[in-house]
Amino acid sequence: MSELSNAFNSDHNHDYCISDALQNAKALCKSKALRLTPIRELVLRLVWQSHKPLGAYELLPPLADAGFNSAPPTVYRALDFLQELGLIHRIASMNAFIGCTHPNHPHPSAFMICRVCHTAAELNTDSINRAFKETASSFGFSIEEESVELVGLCHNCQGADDA
Amino acid sequence: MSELSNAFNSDHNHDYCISDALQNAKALCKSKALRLTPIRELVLRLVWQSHKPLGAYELLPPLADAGFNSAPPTVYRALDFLQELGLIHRIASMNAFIGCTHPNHPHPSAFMICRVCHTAAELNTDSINRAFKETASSFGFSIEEESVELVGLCHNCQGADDA
DNA sequence: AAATGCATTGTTATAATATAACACTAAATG
DNA sequence: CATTTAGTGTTATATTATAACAATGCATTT
Repeated sequence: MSELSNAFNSDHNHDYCISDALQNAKALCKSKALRLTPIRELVLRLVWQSHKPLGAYELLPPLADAGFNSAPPTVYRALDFLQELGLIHRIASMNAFIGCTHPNHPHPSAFMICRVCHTAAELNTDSINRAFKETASSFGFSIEEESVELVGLCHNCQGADDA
Repeated sequence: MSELSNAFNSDHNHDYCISDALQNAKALCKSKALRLTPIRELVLRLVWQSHKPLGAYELLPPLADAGFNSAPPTVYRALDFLQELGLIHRIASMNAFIGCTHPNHPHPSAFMICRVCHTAAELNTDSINRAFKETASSFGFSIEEESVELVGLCHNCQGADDA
C-alpha cells in the first residue's frame, strides 16, 4: 500500500478497493476450495463500502434489502468466515469489522483509528512485530495472535474544532 | 517489574501485588483529591484477586456478598473511575478488566494473554511505542490511545495437551 | 446546626453485541 | 440418485454495557 492510496486519503478511487477485495476473496476461496456464497460476498462488499469499521448489526438492513434473511446469526457466520480467511479484521475496541487491505499473506491486525472521522488504516507491522516477538520471548511467551489498535487523529481531522 | 515477579510466575507472593495496588490507589486518589470509596476499593481488590482479566458481571456476586448494591451500573462506574486513573486496564478482546502493574506513570495498554490459563502480563512498551509513533507520523496520524493485545501461550502452558 | 451544592450510589429499564440450538435446504460426492 | 456435508433460516436467549432518574451522603458556607 503506497502512502498516496492509504485509507486517510479521500482522493483514492474507492471502487478499486472494493474490486480488489472481491478479486482477492474469489481467488482465495478458489484456492482453498471454499465457497464465497452470495451472502458472504455481499457482507464483504458491505464491510468494504468505506474504510470505517462497521458493526455487525449495521449489516442487517442492507442484507434484508437484498432479499436475504437478516438475523444476527447470518451476518456473524459470514463475518466469521471472512475473518478466518483473513479478508476482514475485527476491531475489538469498537466491536466492529473492517476489510483487510493486504489479505494475501497472514499478518497481525494493526490499525490506526481516527477518533473523529472513524476511518481506520491498517499498519504495516514488520518492525513492530520483531519488537513484540523479542519482548515476548524474554518472558517465554509465544505469540499466536496480535492486535494493535491506535486511536487518535488522522491528518484530515487534526486542527478540526472537535479535535 | 523484574522477570522473576511477572504475572506468569506463579511463585510470586500475590499479596504484595494487591497491597501495592491498594497503596498506589490510595496515594493517587489523595493526590488528586478523589475518593477511593468502599465500592471502588472493593472493585479494585476484586480485579486484583488474580492476574486474569475479569468480566464486569463476575464482580457482581462478590459485591452483593459484601453487602453492596449489585447492579451493572455500580460496577461499571467503579471500573470507569479506576480506568480513568490508570489503575486498571480494559482488555477489549476479552471484554474484561485487569489491574495495572505500573500505574505510576501514564502508559499504553499492552498485554500478553495466555490462551490456556488466561493469565495476562503487561508489556513494557518503550521501544514498541517509538516504532508506533514513527509509523503513525509517516501517515500524519497522531496517537492518543494505544492498545496491544498479544494472545498466545505463556511458558507454563506451552507443551500442555490443550496447547 | 441548617442550607446549599455536588459527587456518589441505588434502581429500573433497556440498548447493543453475540451465540446456542435445531430445522431446513442446497451443493458436492460417491 | 442417494448420501453426506456445508450453508442458511429461525427462534430464543446469553452477554456486555448504558440511559435515566431518584435517593443519599459528604463537604462547604452561612
